[in-house]
Amino acid sequence: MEYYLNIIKQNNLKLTLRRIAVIKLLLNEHRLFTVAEVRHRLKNDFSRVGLPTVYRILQQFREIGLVQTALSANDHLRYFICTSRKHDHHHFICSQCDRVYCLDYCQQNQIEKYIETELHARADYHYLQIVGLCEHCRLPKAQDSD
Amino acid sequence: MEYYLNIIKQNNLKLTLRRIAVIKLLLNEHRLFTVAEVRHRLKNDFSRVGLPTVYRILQQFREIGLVQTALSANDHLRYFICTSRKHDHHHFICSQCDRVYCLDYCQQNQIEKYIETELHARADYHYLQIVGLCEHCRLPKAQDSD
DNA sequence: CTCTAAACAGAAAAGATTTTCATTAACGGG
DNA sequence: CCCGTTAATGAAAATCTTTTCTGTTTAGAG
Repeated sequence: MEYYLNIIKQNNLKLTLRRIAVIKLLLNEHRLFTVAEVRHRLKNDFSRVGLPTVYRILQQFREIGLVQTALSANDHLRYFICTSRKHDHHHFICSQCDRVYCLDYCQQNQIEKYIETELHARADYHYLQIVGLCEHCRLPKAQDSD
Repeated sequence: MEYYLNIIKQNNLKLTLRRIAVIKLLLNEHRLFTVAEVRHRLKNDFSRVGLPTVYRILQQFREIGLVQTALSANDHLRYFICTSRKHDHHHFICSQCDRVYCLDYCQQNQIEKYIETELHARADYHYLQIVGLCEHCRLPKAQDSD
């Protein structure tokens, strides 16, 4: 938590109550959130939360690398927080519960070679998103009956 | 060209003049287009082209796999046509000219193993987008002076 | 070629996202 | 702790995207 608040300060953004609440929410559940969901949750804590504010906070957080975005199946943008402190890494997203898991898997070197050989081009970076069923959703749990 | 028109028919969509014009445009330049760009180009051929029509055509084409989408740096959705006839494949995008190149590179098997081992989860599919400088943009050409 | 059914296209309206601007909150220096 | 500076916020407006609805076009049968 402290770590994330420091990132905010280091980027010359103020530690406002709404920003802190957004971080708390995303940290509490490592899953994809729509803008509307985030706002809905914030309404529990604040009498007034403008939708533009939520859009702005999420976009700013994305610009400073604090949160990331992923497209859902219908091309709608959703936000999540990264717990990995590596600058560049990829994610696994569960298609059932929307939870996000950070990965160490990265093939940048291989990709650079492939692009150089096949296209005579230069690969600067790549974006990889893996979708499937996470451990929780994969195993039907007999004790859970909801 | 015939190939793409057949896909449209096979998906019970009619071959309208506007749809054909969109296919022609995207085939002519294998690069990313915004909705507004596509509409602007269509205005050359048609006196009236509603923006909703352009949105609809591009989304329908995406649903039947005829075109694909990619996010630009500022998270805006853009469309391009795939020349590869493989069902699942990935793309290289030039950050300078927005050209798109289809790739054969795919690590699905490796990824499945990695996700199984590390997360005890199941990887169903993945999305990979590689960004860099293509052959044209990488080599400064002395003869081109614009 | 004409007719018919089904789907398309444009206009207008609705919904979502972003910008503008006046007020309010954060934070460093007294 | 209080004040001044600077940035953040919400409301309203602007812009972008999607839906609804109705007249038009396509495609296939005759």
